[in-house]
Amino acid sequence: MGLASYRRSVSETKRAAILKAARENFLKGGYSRAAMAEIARDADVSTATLYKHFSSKDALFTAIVQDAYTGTEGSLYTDITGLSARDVLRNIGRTYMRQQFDGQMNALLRIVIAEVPSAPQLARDAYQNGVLARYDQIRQVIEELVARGDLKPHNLHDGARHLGGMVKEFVVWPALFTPDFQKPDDIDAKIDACIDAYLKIYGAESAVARPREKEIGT
Amino acid sequence: MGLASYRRSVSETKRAAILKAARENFLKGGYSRAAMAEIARDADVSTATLYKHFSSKDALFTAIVQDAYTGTEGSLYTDITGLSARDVLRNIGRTYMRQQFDGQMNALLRIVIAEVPSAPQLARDAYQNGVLARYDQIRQVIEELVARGDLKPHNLHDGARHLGGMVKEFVVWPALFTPDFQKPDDIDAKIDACIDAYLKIYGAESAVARPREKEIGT
Amino acid sequence: MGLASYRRSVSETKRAAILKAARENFLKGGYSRAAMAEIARDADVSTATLYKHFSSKDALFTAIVQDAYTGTEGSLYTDITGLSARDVLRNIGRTYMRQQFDGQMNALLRIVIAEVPSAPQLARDAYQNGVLARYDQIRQVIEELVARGDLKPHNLHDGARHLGGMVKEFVVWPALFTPDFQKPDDIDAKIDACIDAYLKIYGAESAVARPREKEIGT
Amino acid sequence: MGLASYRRSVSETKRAAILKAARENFLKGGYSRAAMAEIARDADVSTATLYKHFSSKDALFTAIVQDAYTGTEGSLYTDITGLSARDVLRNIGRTYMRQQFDGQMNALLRIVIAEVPSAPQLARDAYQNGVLARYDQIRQVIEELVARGDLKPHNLHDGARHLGGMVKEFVVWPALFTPDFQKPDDIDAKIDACIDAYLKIYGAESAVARPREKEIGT
DNA sequence: CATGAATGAGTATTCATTCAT
DNA sequence: AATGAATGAATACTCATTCAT
Repeated sequence: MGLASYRRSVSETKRAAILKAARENFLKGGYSRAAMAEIARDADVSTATLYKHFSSKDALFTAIVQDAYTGTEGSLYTDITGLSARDVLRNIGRTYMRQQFDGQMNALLRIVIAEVPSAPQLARDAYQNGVLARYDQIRQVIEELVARGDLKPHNLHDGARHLGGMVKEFVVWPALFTPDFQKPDDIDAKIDACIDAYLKIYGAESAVARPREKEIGT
Repeated sequence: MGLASYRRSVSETKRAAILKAARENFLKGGYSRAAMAEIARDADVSTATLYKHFSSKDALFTAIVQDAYTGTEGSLYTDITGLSARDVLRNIGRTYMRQQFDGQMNALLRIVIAEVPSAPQLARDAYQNGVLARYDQIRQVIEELVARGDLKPHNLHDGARHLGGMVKEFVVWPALFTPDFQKPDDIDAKIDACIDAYLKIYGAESAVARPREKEIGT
Repeated sequence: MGLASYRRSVSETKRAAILKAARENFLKGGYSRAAMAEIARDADVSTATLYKHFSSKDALFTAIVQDAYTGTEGSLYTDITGLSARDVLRNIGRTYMRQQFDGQMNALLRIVIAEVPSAPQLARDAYQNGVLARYDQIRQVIEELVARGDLKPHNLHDGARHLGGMVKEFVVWPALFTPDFQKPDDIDAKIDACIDAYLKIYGAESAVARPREKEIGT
Repeated sequence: MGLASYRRSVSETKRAAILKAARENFLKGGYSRAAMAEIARDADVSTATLYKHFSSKDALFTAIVQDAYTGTEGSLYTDITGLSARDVLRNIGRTYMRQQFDGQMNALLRIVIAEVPSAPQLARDAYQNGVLARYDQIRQVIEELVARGDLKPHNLHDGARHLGGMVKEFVVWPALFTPDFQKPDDIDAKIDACIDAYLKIYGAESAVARPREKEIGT
């Protein structure tokens, strides 16, 4: 049993090393340019060991993508107690941005998108578990804000997407087209403007009253 | 003269055939999986002829992408005379969708995004000429709507992106993750909801008054 | 007739242009790297015209090589009247060097040598007409010098090669291994030393007496 | 350990097979005409294995050339004790010829020369290590002969080249132009004549006295 | 269980030569 | 006679995957 568990831990260490090396290689040049031999070398294992852990390049890539959205990145869900609707949404925005930028999620996204024709199921999973799941987390928070009377009742699913769409336009969309895209300096202001816009649409009268016009204005 | 023009016409026929075959092949499996030999075969030319027309795989791909956004004949610009703000925006939305779906622009976008690490300039061009240029067309229309008093004065550039972001969330984003993504049945309603949201944010009081609450609400 | 001769002159102009362009291209990177299409372009003719004049790449190369040694480079033969043996040999040396360096003969030699396995006949011809023929010219001069009593009677053929071998060691041999080899500054002195050595071997007593020891010495 | 040494031995066997096959292929038609695929086939390995051992065609060719002049085990240096100057030089001549003819050095030389424009460094190395290094070995022997009083003091470097130049004229030069050049029957006599000539130039009086005139003469 | 050498099919690109106009 | 577009075979090099040790 001691031996077995030792072996298991060694094996898991190697698995982790492989995943790390693979991730780096895939991010560097996309799926096609990543070479199994180089991944093995970077992970300090033989190619045979690599194939023991992941039966094919495809399987390895899938594992990386799934790791990315089941990773410990945490949920977007936020406790709303004691916070204004605006501050709650700001918190969500901050967390979203962290998730997007810290783990090179944008770069990973590019590769998933690239592989849609050859790995449609993977993309579907990523969309479900990466995109829609996060919208659901936002929806939960919005639901509570509606219940508290901060937001008007509305189609919560679409509402979350309206907010998300606006934010993505500044955070995700340009990142998809730019290698090593960095957070712009004015990104917080841009996100605040999106939140203000969102509150204009869906905020209860009392909640909307507060922000000063100029924050959105010309 | 007869010879020269004959040759030119033959040459242009072949060029078109190559572009068509190349487009199909690139769309089928992305940049890496497209094989120059197969493109040549599909276009009924020899590989040498293919290379006479396009000096490299990269050049061929670039040509296709540039064709895609210069080929999008219609601008998003719309004459606002006699139309309500809502109708103007609806027109823009329809045109946008047509551009996005008719020419497999989404599929092409995937490949451009995929190639960001290895062809950043191409992506930059595509973003400038494909994304930002269209925003500018929208901005012009918005400007006129503001001048006419339909919309409140606001940061037009960001305003256009707020609208665009919301729409893309339903039209473009899921398409990136789905092979052969088709227009959903309720897409017009979704876009209308985005427009309503936009008018809530930026519409002048008189303009916002009109829409019925239920169009946005649950 | 006027027309015919006009045509002939046009044709010969083109032929010359082709030969020139071909020569440059072959010299640049050797036989394999020279491309018929580029030669045609450089000569301002179509590939078809190029093939009208020379039926194949091989034929073109052969023509160039033959041009090189039937070229107007002149013979090594020198009138000995009124000149000492040493001065006669010096003249020959000067001419030899001019031939070798002015026309990029060394570079051409490299290509001929390179193509020995695939064009042995060409190399044989070049050796006969380029190397041995020149030895024969030298032999004639030496014969006259022997007749005049300046040189001892000896195997004239081998004698000429002894002299030639020594000179080549400084002039040709390093040039074969060096791209764009230039005449070294001390080349005249080196050649004089070879001539002195030659006269030591084959000079009649009276002729050898003259040079001062130090010219050969340590 | 057993595994490692087994692998090493297998690997070295393959490496040797590759070198042999490559050598043959390069010698057959020069650098350009040798095809990596055919070399691999001749060596009974896959192209991939070929590339494991030699990272490029260039690297493979370089390895062959370097093998050629480091493989020439015997130096030209000869112990002079108890031998006349003439016999010492004869020994050197014999060794030189063996080196030149046994290993197809002449054929290899052709290819190196051919590749001067595209691989100048290789040619430079070959000249340094193949040509000049041997001259230096000869120079050492000559130095001892001078010290012993067999030869007059002279510029040893040039002296060695005078001798070498004369010999090459008969041994190397025609070989460059002739595929499968074989030692001519009278080659020993030719070399002896060169040595005699050399001793006429640089031999001390006592040493020169001995040879019979007819050996050089007509 | 781990290794890394070996595989062979696959890829972009080039080039001498031909032929319809 | 002259053109230049078209050909198709050839070539160096890569890579996911397997297997003998």
